[in-house]
Amino acid sequence: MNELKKDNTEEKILNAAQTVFIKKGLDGSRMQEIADHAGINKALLHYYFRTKQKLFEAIFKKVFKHVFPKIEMLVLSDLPIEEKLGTFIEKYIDVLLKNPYLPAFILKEMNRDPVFLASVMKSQGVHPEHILKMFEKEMEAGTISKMDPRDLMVNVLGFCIFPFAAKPLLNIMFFENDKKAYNNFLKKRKETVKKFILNSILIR
Amino acid sequence: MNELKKDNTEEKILNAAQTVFIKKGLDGSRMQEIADHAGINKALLHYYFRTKQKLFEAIFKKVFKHVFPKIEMLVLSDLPIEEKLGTFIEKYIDVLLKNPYLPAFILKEMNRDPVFLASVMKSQGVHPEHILKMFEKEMEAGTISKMDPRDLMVNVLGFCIFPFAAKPLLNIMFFENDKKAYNNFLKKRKETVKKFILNSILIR
DNA sequence: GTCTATATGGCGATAGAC
DNA sequence: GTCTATCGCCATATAGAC
Repeated sequence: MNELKKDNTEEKILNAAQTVFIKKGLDGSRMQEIADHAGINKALLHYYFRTKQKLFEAIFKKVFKHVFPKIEMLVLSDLPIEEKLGTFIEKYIDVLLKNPYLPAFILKEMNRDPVFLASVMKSQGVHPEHILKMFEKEMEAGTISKMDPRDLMVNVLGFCIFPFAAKPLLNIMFFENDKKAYNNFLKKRKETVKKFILNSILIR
Repeated sequence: MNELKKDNTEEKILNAAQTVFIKKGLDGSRMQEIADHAGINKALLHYYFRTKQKLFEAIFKKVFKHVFPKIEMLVLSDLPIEEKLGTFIEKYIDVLLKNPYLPAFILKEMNRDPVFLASVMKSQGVHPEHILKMFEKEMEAGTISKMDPRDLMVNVLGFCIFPFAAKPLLNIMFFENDKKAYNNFLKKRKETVKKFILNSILIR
């Protein structure tokens, strides 16, 4: 019974903290607000996570894997590069559509503690080397144009992430603050990005 | 004498505030820290700007124009689209190279107050419509491939801004935290972005 | 495990002398 | 205009009852 309660409460706290932290960041969030969201009181937060910082780090870790998902399987598969990239872009934008505030959150908090950031990245099993090597092999094989593979990677990520990260600005600039229109735009992005990227690198 | 002093102090405050706010954001910054940077005391900050919020807004406005520079002249010129876009990308990345922390700062603070953001944008004389129309005309004329001009705009901005905004992350992922290597990468981006964008949209 | 009450410190803002 | 001193609040964190 106690354990069940514990699990329930911990989960409630994590969910509440995620909501609040993602919206307001570490500095902008109040323990009281998180407690309210979770339907408990402040003291319990400290009972479970000791400090605000530790609670925040738990959330950051929990959330980070969505922004840099594990794509080992896809990278190591023997699908043609066209499909690998296309699938990645599709799945990735799908994740962002479901979690549209993650990019802004991660970008916002990224600068706070580079050491912590590095540790999170390692623990998440992101292996950029594999991806870079994959691109290099394709370039050697002549299936895609030659370029710095890091540029290609940054380009793909930027295409996917930027429109979510800069949402408020772009929404005002290009959509007169019409949120529905902007969401439609984001949905269509899957196809747009695929086309744009593949058209410019595939050698046929 | 008094006026000279005033100007001097106000400038010192603005410079100090810019340094601190850009690094730590509104919530993360302390009036004390800004005062220290400016070589004055807290009380004087309030004498000049009354509240932290007002000081912050002054900085945000001051800084915003760098991130969305006035490009009317370029847009309205009769240069070929290839040169317009090429020049924009070059100049823009140059600005970001000189102010590498701006993208993260703007993205970080963008969500706080959408109304204020909108007012800043209007006051800065950014006219997205002109840019979109320019693209549309080029598409009709058959000089660039047909697509949603807003996608094209987001793509260009994302290519330029994202590598600066996500610097800490990308630096760890692809450059083993070697800052010099990353800065070289950013410098080369001017050419890379131009090539990538122009190659994929120009019809020859 | 969960609560109420409280300690503790920090920060924005102001008062008032010079 | 600039400073020192201080107010008043609010946020994190803890003590201690249940």
